[in-house]
Amino acid sequence: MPRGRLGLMSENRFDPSQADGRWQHAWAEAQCFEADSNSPKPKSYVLEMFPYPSGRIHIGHVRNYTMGDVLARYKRMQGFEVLHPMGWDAFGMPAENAAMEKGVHPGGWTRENIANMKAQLKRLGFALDWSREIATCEPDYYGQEQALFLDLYESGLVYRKESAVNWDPVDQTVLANEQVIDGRGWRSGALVEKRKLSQWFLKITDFAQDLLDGLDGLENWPDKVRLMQENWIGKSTGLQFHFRGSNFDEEIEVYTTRPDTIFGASFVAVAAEHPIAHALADTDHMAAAFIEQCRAGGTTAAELETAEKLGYDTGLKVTHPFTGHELPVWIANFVLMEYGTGAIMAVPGHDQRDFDFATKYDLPIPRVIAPSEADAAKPFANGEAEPGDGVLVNSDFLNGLSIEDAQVAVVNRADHEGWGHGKTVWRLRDWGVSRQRYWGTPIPFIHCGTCGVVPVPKDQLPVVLPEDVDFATPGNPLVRHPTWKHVDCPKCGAKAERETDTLDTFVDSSWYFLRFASQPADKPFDRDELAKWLPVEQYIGGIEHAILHLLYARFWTRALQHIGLIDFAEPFASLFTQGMVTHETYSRVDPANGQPIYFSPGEVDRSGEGAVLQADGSPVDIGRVIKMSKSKKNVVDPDDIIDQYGADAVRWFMLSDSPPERDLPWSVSGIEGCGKYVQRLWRLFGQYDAGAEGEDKALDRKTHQTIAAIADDIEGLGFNKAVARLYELTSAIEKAKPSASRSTAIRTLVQLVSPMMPHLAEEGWVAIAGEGLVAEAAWPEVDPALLVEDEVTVAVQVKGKLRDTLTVAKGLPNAELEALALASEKVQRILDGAEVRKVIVVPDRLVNIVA
RNA sequence: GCGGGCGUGGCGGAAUGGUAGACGCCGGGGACUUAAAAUCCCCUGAGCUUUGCUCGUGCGGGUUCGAGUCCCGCCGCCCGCACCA
Repeated sequence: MPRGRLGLMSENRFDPSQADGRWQHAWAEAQCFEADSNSPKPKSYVLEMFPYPSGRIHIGHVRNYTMGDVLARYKRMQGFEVLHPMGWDAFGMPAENAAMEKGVHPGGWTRENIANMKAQLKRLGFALDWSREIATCEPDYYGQEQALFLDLYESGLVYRKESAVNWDPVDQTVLANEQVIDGRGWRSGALVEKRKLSQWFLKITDFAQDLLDGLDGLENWPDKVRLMQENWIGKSTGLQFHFRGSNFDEEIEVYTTRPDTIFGASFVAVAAEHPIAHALADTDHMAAAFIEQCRAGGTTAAELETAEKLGYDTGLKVTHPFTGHELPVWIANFVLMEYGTGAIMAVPGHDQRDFDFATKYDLPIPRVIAPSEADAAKPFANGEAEPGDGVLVNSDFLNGLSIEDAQVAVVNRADHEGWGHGKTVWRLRDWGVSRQRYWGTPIPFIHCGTCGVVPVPKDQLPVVLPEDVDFATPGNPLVRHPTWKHVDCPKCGAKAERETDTLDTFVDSSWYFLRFASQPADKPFDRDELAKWLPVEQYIGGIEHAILHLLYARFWTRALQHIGLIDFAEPFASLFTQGMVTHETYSRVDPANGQPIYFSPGEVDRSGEGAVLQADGSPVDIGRVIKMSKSKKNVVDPDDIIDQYGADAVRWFMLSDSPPERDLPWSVSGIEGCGKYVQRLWRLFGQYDAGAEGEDKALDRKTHQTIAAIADDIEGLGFNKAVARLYELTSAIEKAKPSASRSTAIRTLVQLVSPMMPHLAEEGWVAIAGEGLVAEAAWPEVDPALLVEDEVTVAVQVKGKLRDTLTVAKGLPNAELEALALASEKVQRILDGAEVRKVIVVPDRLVNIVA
């Protein structure tokens, strides 16, 4: 094999410890990845969800960012001006926890983490525009966020109301729901109290319909995410009406989505938290005990679904608006105070929960829907309600109507007679953004004794978080800071106090993608600059953000459009949610407490049948293959594997084998295989011979087919398929004899792998004497003429079973194909003289002979 | 309970209704080497009476000339959830 120009490739092996850093430096020097918004090229905005700076990059980040990087580099090669930025979701509780545990400052801790993680990302060679880096904890970011918050306040989308929080009386702090474990503070173990505080809210419910409608247009979002958002928004339409008390002087307001079944109502049920239940509890200690029992029950959906339906008969009666019959009022554990009115009309015949309840307490179960009017007396089968379709029966003026028509009729009648009205109910509630925390964006308001709540004038922004705080004493450091909160009222000049709540960090991540595209010093963004880049062409991140982050970002974008600051409603044109990186776990049960003790893969020998702890040679239990997490010790550290195999092998592994939306099981043999492939390519690049002559048509075809296929694969984010094709092309080139075609193929291969293995590709680019950096080279051109084969292999089937294959010229007429197939020796033997009844010919694909 | 997704070799996975198992990993055999590593070549779904044949994509049916792919009914696993009236 003739040796090509070796250039830097003087070693026998590709040495990532030398090459990676050298090329990373070269890219930075050339500023290749800095996005120019004034470029005449078409724009492409590729974004991965920015990380929380916890201290170390996680392997899941590596997978996420590698996918985005391949797309960003590919787009650049295709002639786009690419915006591919990175930043830090830098506010949040872990920094405060670290401050309390280790006595460090949240700011110092966060900034140190950012520095470490940035270095880790750089080691992976990501094509990121670091000139646009953002950290949400810096005043130049959150100050602009404060300005936007004030704009939304002025437009009426921000308001205050009383709302309950989880209060930890020992730590003197408000807890997030996930910090409350079995009713106790996660750190202090103290019983958590509910406290009412005046808090800030954003009117996301104003946009409920719009957010729901917008989902239809998001065709390039996963259906799963759209469905999750739809369910979260939770629109339902129905009838709200009241029952008049017949033995008490009050009305009970109920909401139903099935007004058609109103004649089937046999009782009314109210939530344990309903005012009527509370009022009753004052005089009826049995009722009080029942309410207490409901409160103690489980809270998860699965628990509630399987929990027994329980109720308490209040003795109160109401009058049915149509029949005039008396219906009993029960307190029921399955009715929620937070939804609708906290009271329902129960229709046991056509709702399973009502059915279970009625059966238990021996309440009537009338039928008002039946397959036909003749089935009006049909009994219910073995304990099952019939929520499905049918016609109305036993329902007076509704008899014979469809469910839809009956609903309209009942709503109209209620409206007309004034005892009810049609109503749309949403599950979505307004977004509470107040956090009683230090490490977040200060909410830019001032509380004045005479003027009330006054916005901080924009020229006094940013309201900077003080850095001189202590965490030695419990409680919010902002509240007890000696000077920070004391200010003069901007309106009247009297002594006043700053708001000490900070914003939910989901606010920070609701507009960072805008700030990446445009970051002027004097305003949040420039609208014309945004128009050049937004919406994000491809957004990539974890499925765990399917609802909150993605819904809040959609809302925030709409809200900014609503107040006239931007010109688009949807922030992310395409969304992709990638799978997790997984590994099996190794553990033993600790005899002392019955809890598992986990061991890291490095401590375990897995070469034999089971798994053995190297330290003592005794077996450990092999657990399921699950997401890598520190607590289960089934982790690999990106830095370690980059040290061992180099950035390109790690990137290659992240793209190989598993489809990107599925989980990727980590394996040592897998990463070793990737490392070998890197070296194999290196050797192949070294074989480049600029002077080789002659044409290899078959190889030319393979090369061009691969260029086209990989472009399709990358655009569809099918990285695992692209990887398989690159292996195929590599093998084909290795097997080919020297020729000009082969040299071209090697050159093409360098370009094709460059989005995935950029460091190796730069070395290869030098080896083939490519001009400039391959990072700035163009994607190879495809010759359409070479995409088609001139010979095809045709399957020959007899009665659908493969019996032979034929290699024929492409486009051979059906009749000739049929004749060739029938002439096949193997076919004749199988047919064994049987009469051919039918022949199906699919041109260039197959012939099926039916005998 | 409800909603969504997924079941293909020892493993990860390919496959517009048209040659099931591409590609990678593991494993086996061979070449090179004093030896090893590295590398290269070959084999590698199961079974059988092995010039070939039969079976085979979770299970049972169906549609079709032809089904991993479409339809119906099950089973199993995973994810999400809010008893939403």
